[in-house]
Amino acid sequence: MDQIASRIHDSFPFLNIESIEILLSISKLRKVEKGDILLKEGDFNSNVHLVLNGLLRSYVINSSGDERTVSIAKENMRIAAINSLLHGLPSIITIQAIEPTEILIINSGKFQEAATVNRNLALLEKQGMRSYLVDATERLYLLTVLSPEERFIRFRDEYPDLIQRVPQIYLASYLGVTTVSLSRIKSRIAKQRLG
Amino acid sequence: MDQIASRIHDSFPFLNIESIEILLSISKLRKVEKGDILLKEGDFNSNVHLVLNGLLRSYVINSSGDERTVSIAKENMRIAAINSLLHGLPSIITIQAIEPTEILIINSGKFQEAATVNRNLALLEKQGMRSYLVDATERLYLLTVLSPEERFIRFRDEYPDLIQRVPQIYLASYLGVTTVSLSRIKSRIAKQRLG
DNA sequence: TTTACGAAATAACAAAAGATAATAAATGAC
DNA sequence: GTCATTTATTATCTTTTGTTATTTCGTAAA
Repeated sequence: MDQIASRIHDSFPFLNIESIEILLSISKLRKVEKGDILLKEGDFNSNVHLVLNGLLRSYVINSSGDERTVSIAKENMRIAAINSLLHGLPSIITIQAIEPTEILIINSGKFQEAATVNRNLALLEKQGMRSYLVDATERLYLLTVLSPEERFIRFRDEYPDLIQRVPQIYLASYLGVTTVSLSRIKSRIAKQRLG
Repeated sequence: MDQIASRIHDSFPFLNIESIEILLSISKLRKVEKGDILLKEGDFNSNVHLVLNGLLRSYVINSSGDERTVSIAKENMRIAAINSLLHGLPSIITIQAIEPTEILIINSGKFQEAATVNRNLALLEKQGMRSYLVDATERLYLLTVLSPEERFIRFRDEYPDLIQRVPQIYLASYLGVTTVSLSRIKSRIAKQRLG
């Protein structure tokens, strides 16, 4: 657990040792295999899932029964069922591991309690909320204003490693297209490079 | 301004009179005409715009030069340039009035200052953040999982009045389609009703 | 090395959405 | 109210995307 503590310290330098210890005391470490489901649509779950290593995705099922990837989280990124966490409602997302993954599962109820008496954790709570909001707004903007091809390029440039690690079927649904369409996008870009 | 105070009290019952007075003291009332721009892409603006009456929208311009409506705000809803407000970056959105609109413009810097010494306002800050986050996540989900037609139906059912008030060109870009396509969606639905 | 399996690329066709233009309807100015 | 301008609908055509099936590729096990 010491390794995890120093890792959290790297990510959030403003946290002192005491608050990191509190954070770890209300968290659980969990290892899951590729394909495992951490949280299912309909579950009441207010945990924040911080990826230590590996890869997670969240998805929803549309009216045709197809999975649509909503978010992808690699090392140091987090996934939570926001509506369940903030409103106590059943989750609309399912969280699944794309790779064997180690996750720090933070109990949000206990965390919020701890944050009321610890300024450091209160700051973390606020910052976590902010970064979540900025991410959501950013992704909303990308989906609104960019074409699928532009979204692919952006994703590739921001997460070059994930292009290899995320199976195309998940990446396609994350970008809002079919796998066939994503293949076409890739070959179009490859051709442009030559020409 | 008294009318506004009582209105804010209705929206946020947990606010006491003192905090409402503080809130109003750091805010400005502004009236704009249809078509007016409140905030332009590139501006540094950390205000929260609370619509008292009327209708606002925010939009971004894509690589083809077309406007894409990102959000629509009617009475008691708010719009802010999140990345400018939270990160001090130039705004990526433009805010424009769809109708003659009265807006309470809340200075976010002053508000955050006030929130550090007033528990009521701190609560409002937290709640505002939460509702913003829930809205963004919800909209992300809608864009990911619903087809344009399903999004239209959802919008119509949630905001029946706005179907009339929002010009189709804005609604179409909000739903992620062209005006022609939105027209087709409407006529398709109308036919289904008959058959 | 071969075989078997899953993932990705490709091809052919169908369906949906975009582009453009023409018409109809609604809005605003006078 | 009339006229002018904007906005929405409809029709036609083009382009893009989805669907389905087939082929190719890559990985891993036998």
